[in-house]
Amino acid sequence: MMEHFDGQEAWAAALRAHGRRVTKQRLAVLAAVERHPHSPAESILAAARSELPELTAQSVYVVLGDLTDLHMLRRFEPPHSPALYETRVGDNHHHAICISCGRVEDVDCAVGHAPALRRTGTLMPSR
Amino acid sequence: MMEHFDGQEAWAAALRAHGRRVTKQRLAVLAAVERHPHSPAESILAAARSELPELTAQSVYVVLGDLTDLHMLRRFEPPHSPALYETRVGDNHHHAICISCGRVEDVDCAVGHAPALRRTGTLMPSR
DNA sequence: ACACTTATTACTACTAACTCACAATAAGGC
DNA sequence: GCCTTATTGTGAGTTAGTAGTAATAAGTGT
Repeated sequence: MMEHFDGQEAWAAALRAHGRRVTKQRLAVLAAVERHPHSPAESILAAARSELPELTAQSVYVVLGDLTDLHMLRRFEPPHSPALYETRVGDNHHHAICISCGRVEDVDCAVGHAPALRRTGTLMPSR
Repeated sequence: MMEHFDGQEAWAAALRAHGRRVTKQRLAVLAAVERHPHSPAESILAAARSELPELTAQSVYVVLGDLTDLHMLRRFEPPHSPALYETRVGDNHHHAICISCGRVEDVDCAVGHAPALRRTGTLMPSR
């Protein structure tokens, strides 16, 4: 019953810092987004239910919207895809999206670096 | 009963050139998009019904999709907006979208010209 | 001019991805 | 432990479509 303690405390502190109550639903959603970055609300619901089975879809929508407004989560909306969420909010990275399978990959901004586009592999379907 | 004759004949010829049958539904949709560029399917339906009242929404969706596939119409999908359609398909212009009212303005590509961004007015809400 | 074939359109669901209103619950301050 | 009110749950509603099939009519051939 002590797994995820570190992460939970960190998220709880962030919620309190924003004047929000620390609820198991918010912690479950935050943990789920952290475990599955670039996921849509539906997948976040499924992932969060593994640790909080009674969570509802509507709560996930509300929590995701609220935490996004607080900048604790970031939402992005690729065309022809539901909105995706991630916990990485401290920087301004880009997203490379595979046109064939929709997989998303973070691409760091190269501020202060020369852009180094070397071909190290492909971004092709993994499913 | 002879109004729109020129446009109708031109559209009819284009449809035949693509091996499509010339129907009053297609002509009504094409005329509506021409009269109201940058419009969503719902507005196109309303506009087309002024000359063909028995037209249904589903036919408009089918016709718009088919004519878009033929490149007789162009579809573009701004975020948080339904798909918009226009008849201007021969070039590769851009769209400036007002973040406050959603109004869309064509912006020509300046290939072969120096970009000349002079402030001639605003792109603010008209409603 | 008429029949005929099949492209086209209409009608009836059904869907995804949400949003809204309101009742039930529970977190955190006292 | 109680109480206030933020939060969550429940159920219905919305937007912007897609899918499946039946009805219609455009264009071709005679």
